[in-house]
Order: sequence, then structure tokens, then C-alpha cells
Amino acid sequence: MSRPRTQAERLAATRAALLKAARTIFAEQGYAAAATEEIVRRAKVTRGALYHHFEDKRALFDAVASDVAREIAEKIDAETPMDDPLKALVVGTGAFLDACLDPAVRRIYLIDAPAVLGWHRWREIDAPHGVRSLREGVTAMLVAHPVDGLAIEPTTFLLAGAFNEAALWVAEAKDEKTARREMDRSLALLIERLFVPSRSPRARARA
Amino acid sequence: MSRPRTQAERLAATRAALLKAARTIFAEQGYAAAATEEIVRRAKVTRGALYHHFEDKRALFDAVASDVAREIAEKIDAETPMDDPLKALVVGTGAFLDACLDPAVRRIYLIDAPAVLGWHRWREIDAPHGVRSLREGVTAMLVAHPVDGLAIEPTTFLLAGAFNEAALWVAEAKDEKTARREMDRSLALLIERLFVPSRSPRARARA
DNA sequence: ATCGGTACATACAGACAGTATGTAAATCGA
DNA sequence: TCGATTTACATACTGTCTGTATGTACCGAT
Repeated sequence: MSRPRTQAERLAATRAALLKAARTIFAEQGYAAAATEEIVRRAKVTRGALYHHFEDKRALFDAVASDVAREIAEKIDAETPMDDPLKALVVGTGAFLDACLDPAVRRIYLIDAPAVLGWHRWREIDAPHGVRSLREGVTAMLVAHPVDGLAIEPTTFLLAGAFNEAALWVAEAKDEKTARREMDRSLALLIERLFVPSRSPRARARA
Repeated sequence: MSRPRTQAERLAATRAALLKAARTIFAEQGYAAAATEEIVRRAKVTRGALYHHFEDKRALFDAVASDVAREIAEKIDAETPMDDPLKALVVGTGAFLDACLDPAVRRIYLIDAPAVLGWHRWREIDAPHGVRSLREGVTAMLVAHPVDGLAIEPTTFLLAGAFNEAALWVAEAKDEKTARREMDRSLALLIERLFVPSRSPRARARA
């Protein structure tokens, strides 16, 4: 294992080492300040290996960001119940905030990715993951309780933007614990009041 | 005027030229790809002038981003009525989306600024402008109709994030006009349902 | 065994940000 | 009003970093 014999093993091992090292350096220094030389040193390969595996520095970052997106989605899916759409949205959002407790996730995925890859590519990466599950949640809510004029796509992106900013706000707050509690409460209220038709959230619990 | 005599006039003229040129190049190419050489060429000065006025490229971008933020806030304030808090929020949000019709605003302020300056500095720049007026709107609403558990600060940033993403989503949509209409409607509903206590938005109009 | 291709390593070239130094014009004190 | 000094730049240079071109060792098929 330490010295992989086959080509495929070498390939996979080097690629994995590059991705892991790149993730660390990108997270610590940001994309722009991250030197490829430092990444390959940490991965114990040379820049030749990097450019053999990835077209350029941007492609390496793209791969790292895609990994991060997939991991976020996995954490969300793992915690999200399937029976209650409202609960799924609230719990899923909490899981997203949990995932964003990792500074690497915030730096790479929330801060740098839109600038480095462009908003379009960023959303493309996210499409099969975060936005998809969010859209499913929104759809489930709007099917159960249609709100006149509230369209699925705009609502999905509105909430996605709100959640992203929520994660950054919590992380940057002086008292992170308190901020998180406040944000959890406000987020739950936002979701409930947006989707739930009855006057009081309590009324819905009895339905 | 064409050849300013006093030092103060030269200074101001050069600085203005640099800011204008930088804004164009930053918007067209993005911060990373924007070469200082091209900026100064467009401003008809040399790189010496740039580094005389700004500590580094980042400081130049900071100044440009601050200008953009101020202009956005001015457009919002100009259109926002002071009497009705709910209307002020909805109309103000529309004005924000209008300001973001300019690709330079989106690229510089929404996409690049958080990555180049960091989220903290980004919000610091925005603090006396966008976030301030938004916070005032949120405060006015919550004072008039308190919602149990809905705190001012988290709500302000939730909405800020939603609005930013809304602007980018509209800009990137295939049919921008339709997207804008859908987003306007969903945004208004989000705001109304979040803040207005009565069951139906119509009921509020009679209050 | 060997021959071809894969997976790297090394060396090099171009671009670019930042710095150090030079200079002309404006301002200020006598 | 005239010399000294500071201001507002311009020019030249250096170090760093990305991407590329070329070289090489090793795996794999025949």
C-alpha cells in the first residue's frame, strides 16, 4: 500500500494526495495566495504531477470545491428526515450550518468558489447537491401548501443565499454559540412563516 | 481644467482616473486577471502613480468596491419612501436589484469583493450603506409587529444574503425579464410573510 | 525481452506585483 | 522672488509564480 505497484493505484494515490494538500492550503491561504509549489510539497510530489492531473490551478480548485460540495450534501442528507417536509427543511438547514463550522468549507466553498469559478460554474457544482435537496424541500412544501405567487426556483435561490450568508455571519460573530442559537431560531421562523399558511406555527403542529 | 495647476487638483484627477479605469478593468476581467499595467494605461498614468495613491492592488480594489457600495446605497435611498416600513423594504429591495443590473456591480461587489477583501471587510464596507438601511427596515417592521424569536441582526443578514443571491440569479437567468418578475413577486411575499402578522397580506393593507 | 505508453520530474520562459530610485512641478519660508 | 523642500508622479529593476516543454523511469502488454 505504501508503494502502490499498479499505475491505477499510483494515479489515484497522487490525485488524492494533491486534493488533500490543496484543500488544506486553499483553506489556509485562500486561492490567490496559495502557491502550487507549496501544495505539491505538502502532497510530496512535484508540480509536474499536478499539471499531469489537472489542466491548471483553477481545475485543481474546481475539483476540491466539488469534493467539498459533495461532502456538505452528504452531511445534510444523513440528518434530514424524509417524512415531514417542513422539519426536513429546518433540520437540513441546521445540518448545512454545521457543515459550515469547518473554516475550510466556508473559505473554499462560500467565499472563494464564486470568484474563482464564476457564479455559474459554482451553481453548476452545487446543482446536484445543495440546491437540489433544497429545491426538493421547497417543492414539497409548496405542493403541500401552495402560496400564491411563490415560485419554486426564485424561492430556492433566495433561501440558498440566506443560508450561505447565515453560515458566514455565525462564523464571524463574536459569540459564535449565541449567534448560532439566534440564527437557528430566526431561520426556523423564516422557513415556517414563508411556507406555513396558518396564522400561528403552533396551529400547524396539530394538523 | 484640462491641465490642473494645483497639486490637490492633480491628485484628485489622477485618483479619479485610476478609480474609473480600475472599475472598468476589474468589472471586465475580474480582480485576479486585471493587470495593473492595463489599468494605468487606461487611466493614462503609470504604475508609479498607482502605487503612490494606493498601497497595493488590493487597496485600489477596496476603494473601487467602496465607491460601488456607496452608489448602490444612494440609489436605494433615493427610491425608498420613509412612511411605510413594509413598502420601504419591498421597494428598497427592488432598487437594489435594479442597481445590480449593472454587471460591474455584480462582479465587483457581489462576486469578487468577499474573496478579495474577506467577508469581514466586505461587510465593513457595506455596514454604513446596504446593511444599515436594511437593518433600519427590519427594525421598523419588528418594532411595529414584533415576531417572537425573530432577532434583528440574524434577520438582517438572512435577508441581505437572500437579496444578493436574488440579484445574481436574475442576472444569470435565460429570460432575465421573466426571472426578474418572478423574483420580485417571491421577494415581496418573503418579506410580507416574514414580518406581517395577519393571515393574509391583504388584511394588512387595510390596517 | 522489448516496446509503447503512462505517470510523473526537471528546466525554462513569460507575466505580473511590488519596490527603489529618479525627476519635474508645485509650495513654502525668508 | 528665489532657493529649499515636499509632492506627485515616472522609470527601472527584482522576486515570485503560473504554465509549458522536455526528459525519464516504470508499468503493462505482446
